Amino acid sequence: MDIWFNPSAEIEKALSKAAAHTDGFDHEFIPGVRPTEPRFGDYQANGVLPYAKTAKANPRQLAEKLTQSLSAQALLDTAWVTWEIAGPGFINFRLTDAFLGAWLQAYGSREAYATGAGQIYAGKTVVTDFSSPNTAKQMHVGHIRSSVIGEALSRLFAFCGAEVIRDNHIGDWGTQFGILIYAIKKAAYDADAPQADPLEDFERLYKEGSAATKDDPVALAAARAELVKLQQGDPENVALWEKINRASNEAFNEIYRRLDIRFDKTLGESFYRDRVEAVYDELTRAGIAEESEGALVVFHREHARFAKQPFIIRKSDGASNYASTDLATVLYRAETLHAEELVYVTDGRQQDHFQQLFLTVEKWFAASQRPPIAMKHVWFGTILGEDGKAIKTRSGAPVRLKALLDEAEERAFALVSSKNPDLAEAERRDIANAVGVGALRYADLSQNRTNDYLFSWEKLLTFEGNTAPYLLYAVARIRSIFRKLDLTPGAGIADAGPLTTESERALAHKLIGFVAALELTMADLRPHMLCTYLYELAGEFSSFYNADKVAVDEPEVRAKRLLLCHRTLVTLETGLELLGIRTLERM
RNA sequence: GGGGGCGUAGCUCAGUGGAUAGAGCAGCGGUUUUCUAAACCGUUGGCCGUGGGUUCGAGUCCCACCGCCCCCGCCA
Repeated sequence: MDIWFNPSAEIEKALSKAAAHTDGFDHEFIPGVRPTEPRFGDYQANGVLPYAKTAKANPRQLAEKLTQSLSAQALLDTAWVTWEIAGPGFINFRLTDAFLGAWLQAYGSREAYATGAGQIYAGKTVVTDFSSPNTAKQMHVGHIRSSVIGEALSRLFAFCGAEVIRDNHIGDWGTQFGILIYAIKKAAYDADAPQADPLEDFERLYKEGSAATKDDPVALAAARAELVKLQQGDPENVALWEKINRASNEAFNEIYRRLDIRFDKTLGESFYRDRVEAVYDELTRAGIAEESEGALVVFHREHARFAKQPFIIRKSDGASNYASTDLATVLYRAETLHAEELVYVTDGRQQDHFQQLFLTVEKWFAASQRPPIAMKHVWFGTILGEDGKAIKTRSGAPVRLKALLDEAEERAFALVSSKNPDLAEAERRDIANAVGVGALRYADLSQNRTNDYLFSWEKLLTFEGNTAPYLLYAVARIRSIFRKLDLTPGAGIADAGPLTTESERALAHKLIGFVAALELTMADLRPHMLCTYLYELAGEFSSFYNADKVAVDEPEVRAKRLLLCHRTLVTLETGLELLGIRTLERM
């Protein structure tokens, strides 16, 4: 018999089977197996309690009958798992040392984990829509959560068996171009000349243009005229627009390179500019969209709020907006990319927009007899500064992502240099990169995404508690053990003896928890659940590391502890890779 | 006015309707001739905003209220 990959699921199945052959149970019974606190074992089944209520039976007696049936039918091998009834009618399950040892031997690689996890999203095509900066502007702190969470979720989906298409839906077709082109021409700015930082120039020019058009109707008309020319395909303006986008994309790509973020598609709003007319037609003909105050809008009569709050899909001046392009984008992703699920990673302020978008698409696809498409809005809160308000620079400007990354690396470099001055500078730079960028990223991912969170360099880089450096340090220490023993990680584990110490057992139990942590993370698309697990795992490892020496003489003890070290390493490295965090040999 | 989110230890945050609510920091006290002390161990600290309700069981679900943040017709 193969060792179960997911004991929780196996126990659930066994209990269901047992119930099917036990008096007093029917098919309504749900075992309700879930991980539990170590003092109760590995898993608890809660399902008997609510079931007893509806069946008007004594829960403890029901639990007795169920566990007797489990034993009588030999549905669970007691060499692997033991159980007992506790409290009012819980059934607690504890994995045996024999099972833990066998599981650790059986599942010891990223591939093994991926095989087990690959069931969750097997074969599904998922489009992830994240980052989405606007061209002609630099990326700022407001883009970090979408970028980092989106990248992590993309990796998680792929790990769980999905075909993932990452799409950067950049804002490259907004009304900002009228003002910007106007300002560029007015300042006689040479967009062809090599510039140190063209985006810096564009931002400055945009501000100038914005100021110039604010109270001057003539200038405003001129700016609008530039926008119209651009939209009508005027060669000069189109060329300028392309230059702006090229410079922007180069800057974006540099940020993505530093963050190890990649995209399969970068289809900005401009890509859909010729695809919105069809959307207007279809929605109008289907009676979903209607004219209102000169605009084309969608009301959802059955909805308490959206019956009156319109979803504006075409502005009264005839121009498209982000609702128009988002609708066209859904269609493209469904029909051309064959997506079955769309995942949008944006800030929480856009919740209304996405609810309206989803409702509209549902009706639209139903009316046009297209297969329905699953859509999820993965939203997140605001990053707050030390004053408790949305983070800004001292002058009130948005914090640039580039500056944030630079500072993270600088601070990490200073720290590495003070902790480990003997390392060569090149290595300290490399460590600073992994630690600094990893810490920045982990600070974001480890928070429940739906909450605002307080940004603090102190907290980020104190390297204590639930931080990337703590996890990276655990990885480095494991690698160091193998290095000192002149073994490649994974070697020297064949003769592993039985678990004996409490810290060995605690670590082994925790290692199996990876499966449940992954399921929990995917259920709500909340990466912080994986972070919490990895932190707890690193904590168990640190306790084990301090309590039990690995490099001992007894071959069985040494092999067993090397096995624990290696599985911890694999789990931490797999988890951190899914979060987009690079690990280190030493730090 | 309508809607969303949040309120848990001094601070920052976890907590799937389940058992005695957890972690890190800060505070106090320890651990190193031993594989990286960026570590580990111990300890102090709670009317889970308030009041009702549902439930065998509520920090978690429902209702009301208080406080803070955000959104609500042509920005994204």
